[in-house]
Amino acid sequence: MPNLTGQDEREEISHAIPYPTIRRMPAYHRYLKGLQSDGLAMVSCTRIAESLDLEPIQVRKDLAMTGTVGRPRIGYPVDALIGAIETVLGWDRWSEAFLVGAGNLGSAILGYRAFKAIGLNIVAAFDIDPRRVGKMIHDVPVLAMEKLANLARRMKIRIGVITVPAEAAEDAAKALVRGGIEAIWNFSPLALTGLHVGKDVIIENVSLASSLAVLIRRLGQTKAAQP
Amino acid sequence: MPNLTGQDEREEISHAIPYPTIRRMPAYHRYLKGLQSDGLAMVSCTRIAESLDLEPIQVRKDLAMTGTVGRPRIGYPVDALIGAIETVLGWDRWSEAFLVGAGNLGSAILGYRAFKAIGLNIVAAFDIDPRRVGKMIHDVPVLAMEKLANLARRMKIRIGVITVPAEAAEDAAKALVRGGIEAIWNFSPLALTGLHVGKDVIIENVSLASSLAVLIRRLGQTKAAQP
DNA sequence: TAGATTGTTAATCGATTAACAATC
DNA sequence: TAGATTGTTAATCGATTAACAATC
Repeated sequence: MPNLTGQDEREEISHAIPYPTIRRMPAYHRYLKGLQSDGLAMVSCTRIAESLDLEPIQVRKDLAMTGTVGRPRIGYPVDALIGAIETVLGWDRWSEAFLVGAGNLGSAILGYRAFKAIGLNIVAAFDIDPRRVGKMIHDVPVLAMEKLANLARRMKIRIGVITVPAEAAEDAAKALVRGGIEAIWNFSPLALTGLHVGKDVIIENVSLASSLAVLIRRLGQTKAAQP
Repeated sequence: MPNLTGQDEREEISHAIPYPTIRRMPAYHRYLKGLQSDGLAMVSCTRIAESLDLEPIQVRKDLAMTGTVGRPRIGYPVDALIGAIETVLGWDRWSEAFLVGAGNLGSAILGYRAFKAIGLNIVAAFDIDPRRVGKMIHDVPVLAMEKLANLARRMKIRIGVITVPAEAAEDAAKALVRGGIEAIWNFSPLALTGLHVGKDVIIENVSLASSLAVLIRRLGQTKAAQP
């Protein structure tokens, strides 16, 4: 029965790939790139699983989401797989971004060349500290915060990266939103929410504290296990 | 019936808190600290949920894992909750750590004061670049890589932080393992596995690419949804 | 051919969400 | 007291894992 309302039509193109799968995709991509440069044309999920510490069945399920078909006994075509992953993750389309906070962390992100191959192209950095303004960091100019909003609108920037201390995070986010930015990649320890920036802004909080909490927990359990 | 074998006794002290809950704990902690400094004594899960963009029932379940009991109509005691979370996460016991790679990212981590309150105390940094050796970064000395293993054993260091480029990650990990380190917090783009360092070393990979992949995916879906 | 590997359907597992009685 | 909030048991949801036929 056709949907006559036109109201809740969802994009079937997305195939609704689960987020856990999305998160594993970059690791597959990196591994496959290695095989490619070694000249390997085909690879089995067993092999991938072994190298990446995953279950073969999980790799098979994940790869199936990309639409690439493998051949029994032979495996999957490496080149096709790489291309399919890049498409699924949207790495084929460049995403230009602004970065706020040109300190150590910001510089590290700017120098992280891998991002360029991964669909993130940071074209300008911003800082409130006048001593940093005017500099170039890894070929990216550092500009004054006042210029952010107008420039973002003019350049139609969609992604903002926040690498400022917790106290400055909310202001940074608001400046980005004023510039019409649609998604924020937040490295500050303050977890941003819809309350800070409005509901329609996509927020991805990189919580180092969460990651560390898991590490210390696992360490504690090991210790407890051995009397 | 009592377990007479003594073989598969598991530590019941851990209460098997699920990892998703562990990951949310730091956010609760940070929020509660804010309330505490505002002088609030009690807080309801409804309120916490609203501020952190979670469901009240999830907050209730998470807080229950800490063993803190709330009072109907009133809420949970803020001070007790903070203490309970710190205990659950092991933040009461300091964890001394070594860091490998004193570049931009390493400096950012060293300067991230929040970690000190969070159970991670980086006591020394190491680098292969002789120009960096001998310096102090945020009060932490940068030493030569050759000194790592011996010093780690002598100081009984359990945690290693890797902030080197992908090419150097495996060597850094191996140096840490030679020093008897039990857990590795890896910021390099190369996902480390048991194959690199042996099965009994705990590895926590911070994959920025995974996080970015999710962000770009969500951004793409938004775009697709609006025709 | 024999057998390793894929693709798919079903079973399991674990976390999230719902429901509701107990309680302050 | 009335009603908001907790604590707990049950239902739902979604991802992982298992099983196995199809296939090269």
